[in-house]
Amino acid sequence: MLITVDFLSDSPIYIQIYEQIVFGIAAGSLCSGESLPSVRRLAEDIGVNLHTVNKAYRLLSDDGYIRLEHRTGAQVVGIGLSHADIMPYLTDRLRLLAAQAVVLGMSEREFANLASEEYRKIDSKRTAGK
Amino acid sequence: MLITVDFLSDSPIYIQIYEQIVFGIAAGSLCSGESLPSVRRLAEDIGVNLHTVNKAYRLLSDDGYIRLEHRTGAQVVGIGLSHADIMPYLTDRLRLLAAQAVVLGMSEREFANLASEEYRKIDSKRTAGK
DNA sequence: TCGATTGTTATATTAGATATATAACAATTT
DNA sequence: AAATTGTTATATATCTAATATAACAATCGA
Repeated sequence: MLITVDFLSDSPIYIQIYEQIVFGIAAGSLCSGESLPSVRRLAEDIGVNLHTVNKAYRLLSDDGYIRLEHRTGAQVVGIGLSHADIMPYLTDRLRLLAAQAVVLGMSEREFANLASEEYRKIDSKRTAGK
Repeated sequence: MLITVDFLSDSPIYIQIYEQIVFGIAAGSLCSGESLPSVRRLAEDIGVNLHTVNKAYRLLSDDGYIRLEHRTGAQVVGIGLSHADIMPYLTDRLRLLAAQAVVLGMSEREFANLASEEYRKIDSKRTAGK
């Protein structure tokens, strides 16, 4: 899976890497058990420091998206197999977006539909076997 | 409306202020046209620097939640009256949450219901006239 | 008109986060 | 044993977050 970084972006590089890998797993570009590049390899590929990739991997590991082991490297945990409890975080972030939607003038239905739509866009990629 | 800050939180103080005011508007604690405390007043009330509040207010203004004027101060714009285009941001953030929901093993329905639920929790407060 | 209050801008300082650079360590597979 | 992996340790530079003072600029009200 191709990973790219925008050095001019407001969001930190390790966050960009983190999010792209989450998207990769959700979209089926990264399958359960699949190995990610080593921190050194990915760092060189995208032109950043080893520690920046390491920080992203550690965060992914803390959130249950990947497992980290010596020599074996980083491996994707897979859909529905994580034991990390990120629901509180997800709910909290969704709460802010809901508030913003309210202020924006969106209806409950419109907001739920937007959520469904974004879910389906990602999920259909995996279902298609990409 | 009471605003509090957690100095030990990971999220910056100006973001905490920003989010609480967005929630306040969405929940009806802050009504259209209502005045917010001056930057100096709020800064003193919650024990932070004037510039920290100012940063929050400027961000709220950029995102269309409030209007800033000399002497008059900061005034709430109100539901559905903003001209700022924050939909791209909202969609982008919702996309990440959708991806995380997919990896978590949630169904499309479950994710949409969670979105609806969070929307309703906030919206019902305003509807109740709080 | 004058004065007070408002947001705004400017400058400086401190602390923390982000990212880099090197180096070494520790675990594990081959 | 050797190589590859994540991990830890230092050090450095840059940027953000937050504070502290001070002054400026707009505007409302007396």
